[in-house]
Amino acid sequence: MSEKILLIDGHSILNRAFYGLPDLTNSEGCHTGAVYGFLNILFRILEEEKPDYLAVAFDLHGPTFRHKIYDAYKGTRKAMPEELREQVPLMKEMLAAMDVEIVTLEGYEADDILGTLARRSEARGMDVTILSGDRDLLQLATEKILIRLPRTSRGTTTVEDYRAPQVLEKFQVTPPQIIELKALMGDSSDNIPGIPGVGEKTAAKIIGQFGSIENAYAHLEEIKPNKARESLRAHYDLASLSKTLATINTDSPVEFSYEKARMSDLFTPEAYQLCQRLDFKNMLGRFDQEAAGKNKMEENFFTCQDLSGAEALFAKASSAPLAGAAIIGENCRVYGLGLAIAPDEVYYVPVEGLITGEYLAGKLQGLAEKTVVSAMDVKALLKYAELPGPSRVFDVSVGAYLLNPLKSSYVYEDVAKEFLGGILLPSRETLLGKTSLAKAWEDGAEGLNLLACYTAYTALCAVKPITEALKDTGMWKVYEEIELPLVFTLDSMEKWGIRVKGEELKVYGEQLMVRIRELEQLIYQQAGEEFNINSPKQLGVILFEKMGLPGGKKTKTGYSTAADILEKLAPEQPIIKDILEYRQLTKLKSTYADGLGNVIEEDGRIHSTFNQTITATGRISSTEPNLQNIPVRMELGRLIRKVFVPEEGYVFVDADYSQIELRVLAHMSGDEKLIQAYREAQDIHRLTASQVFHVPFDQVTPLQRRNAKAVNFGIVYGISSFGLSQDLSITRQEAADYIEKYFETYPKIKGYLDGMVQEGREKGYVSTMFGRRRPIPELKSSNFMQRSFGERVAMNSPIQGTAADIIKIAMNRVYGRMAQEGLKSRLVLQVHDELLIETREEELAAVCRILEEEMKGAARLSVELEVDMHEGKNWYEAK
DNA sequence: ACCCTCACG
DNA sequence: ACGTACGTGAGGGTC
Repeated sequence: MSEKILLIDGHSILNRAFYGLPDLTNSEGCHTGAVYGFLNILFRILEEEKPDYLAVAFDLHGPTFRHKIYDAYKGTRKAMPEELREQVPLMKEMLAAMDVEIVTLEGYEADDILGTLARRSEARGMDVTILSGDRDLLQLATEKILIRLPRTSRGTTTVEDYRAPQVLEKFQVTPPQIIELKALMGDSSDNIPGIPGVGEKTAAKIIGQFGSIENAYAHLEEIKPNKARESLRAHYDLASLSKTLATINTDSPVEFSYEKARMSDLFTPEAYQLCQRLDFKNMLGRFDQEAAGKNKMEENFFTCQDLSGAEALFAKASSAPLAGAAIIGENCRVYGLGLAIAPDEVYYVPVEGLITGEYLAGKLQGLAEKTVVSAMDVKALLKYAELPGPSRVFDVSVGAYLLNPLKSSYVYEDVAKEFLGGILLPSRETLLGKTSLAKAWEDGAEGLNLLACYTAYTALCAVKPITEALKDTGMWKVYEEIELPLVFTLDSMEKWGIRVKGEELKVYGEQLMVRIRELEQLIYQQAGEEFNINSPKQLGVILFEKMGLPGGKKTKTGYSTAADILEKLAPEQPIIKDILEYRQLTKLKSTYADGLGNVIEEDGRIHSTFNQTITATGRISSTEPNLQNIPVRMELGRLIRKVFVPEEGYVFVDADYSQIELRVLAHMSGDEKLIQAYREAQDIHRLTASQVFHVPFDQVTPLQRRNAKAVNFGIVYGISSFGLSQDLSITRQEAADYIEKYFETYPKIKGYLDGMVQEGREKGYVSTMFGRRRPIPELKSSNFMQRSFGERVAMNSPIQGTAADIIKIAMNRVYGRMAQEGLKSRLVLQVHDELLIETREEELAAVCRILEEEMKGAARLSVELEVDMHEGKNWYEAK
């Protein structure tokens, strides 16, 4: 079998990767998406090809021989966005780190290098594969030279393969004739002129007929479209020039050593370090741990399997100043404990014999009385061990989240990499694969031991750097006074859960089903056929093609059938009304009636998870199930709230902040007019309307009020005339006028919002009143859309985030007060500006007083924090 | 796995 | 010119 060489068009593949994939940035804000995509394509092709030699060709900056014969030639000098440009040196660095041969040649383009090396290799009897995104390379295809063109769309990369026969089949011309085609058609991106008036079709026809431009010119009179004939007659010189420009040089003086290009192990330590720096997590998985230089850490990991050993361990641990702990367990079952009492003294205590899960949890609890216990995820620990309180623990993931809330997870290997001097620890997946803990436990997997120790080690060692970073960034107070106590508050809410009447939920679902069936039939009748109404694709075909409704393409994949579009399109069409009702009902049925029914636990309650490290702004989120999006706006949906009930002897008290974000804005901007408005008015939107539109307060029309309300919302979201116009179904100009009037009315608001954007640009982040930060890398983007997004985020985040800070403070205080006063009532839900308390009947007055005092008093603003409270025997009534 | 749609603040 | 309001999570469809 002959040897094989893989030749890669560096810039072209990097380009493909850049445009085919979402951009990535690493923790330092470097753009890395294209490099990442390049590597993915590279590894995939290497796996398929298994070449003996590998080289990557790059263009140089200087002019090439093509510029000498044609001034206007663009070729390699195409405009490149900054985000891509900065990745070119990075890409070369990566290839160099992997010992991949990089080939460049002054005065020539990468194409010429590829062509030259391909022909040379072919002459040596090798099989050649060229990987490029550029179709021009097809001119090089032969029986032995394969051109592979990767195309990435929607995240998946497909590769088109061309040898000479495939070129012929696809384009009806031989590979060398590709040059003729291009010379006739021209190429705007390379600025190859071509023949005016000759496009793809005509060019293919001419070359198909005559074989070459020269021959076509020789038979000029036979050329069919008159226009093309005359154009070729007039521009023959141009065609010759174009042909020269389009021809890839296959005999350039490139120096190339096959020995240097011989495939070696790409997974070098240098490449590993670079992947680490660029946050290429998945890529790291490709490297075996040996290449990274296995650390000696595991020599400091010990296993403790008998009771006396465990006793001694906990005794020793309690005299340490700090301990890192990790309970290995899931679904209330404990398999073992990782305990780090010093960086070089890490223990794993598996559950075995006298050492039970309860024993370990109890010991850990006792340990926290004596020393500070640090964990990656304290709330997870609290599910097993009742730790004494915030002052006795450190939560690494919460700290890491505050330092960068944009990350998607805060697992130990990421934290170790970021805060422990770039060390690389094996991830849970590396240690255990995709198996569950239960399975690993059954199999007696060694990975559990290591998982426990690495987690505990990181929990211990990350305390110092994270504490320092929090202090350096002014976020220590947010951490210590808001987030850390909140861990306990949220844990309590999760443990209590909320009682849900499963039977009633079922009945509700069945009632929905009756109407859903009716609507189904109605819709099928009007459509004239049965189809899947839930499929936007099928629905689009029915509405816009079969029934001929007017409606342009709106989404990437086809017609938009979103409710607001359909409503604007044909509100009077009966089928539209039926579809919208159908959608509403199926949503209620699947997500709420069925969805909630499936997660009621044996105690008759739903225990949602409140996540503290998800949102970019500082809000909490709720999952499995999400209890922060239970319907309320539409009556039919709102009825679901009747199944959320307190236990016997209790009632619900629901307390929500009235327009907290707008009040925060009034305070933070210091706009006297808005502050004054809040001091006077119950109805802020009406007052806004009155001031903005210069009409007396009691003469504000409903439309004016509605508009003012939309502007108020828009301001908080980071106003744009487009967004407001969409919301109000008005023109952009009208929306812009509203905004202008608003800013005239409240002059400091504009200054404040502009100031936030400015600050974001200068510092790279914006902050809440309490110092919580949100980084905004998008503000530096050269892409208009991304930058605009960054600007809106800069305006919105301090407001949304400050409101989040305030209610978190209130939650902690309410939770603390209820415990302190020995109440049986408990906080069960938080919905961003609302708290729900399951209140012991006789404690009603006390709870209302606590809510009022602690929610209003959570922050001192220049406007009052107003709280609305309602009581009821279910959530529907209490709202 | 990703998109669309839609529920909430 | 670009083509969107800010922040979430879940379910169903599609590939």
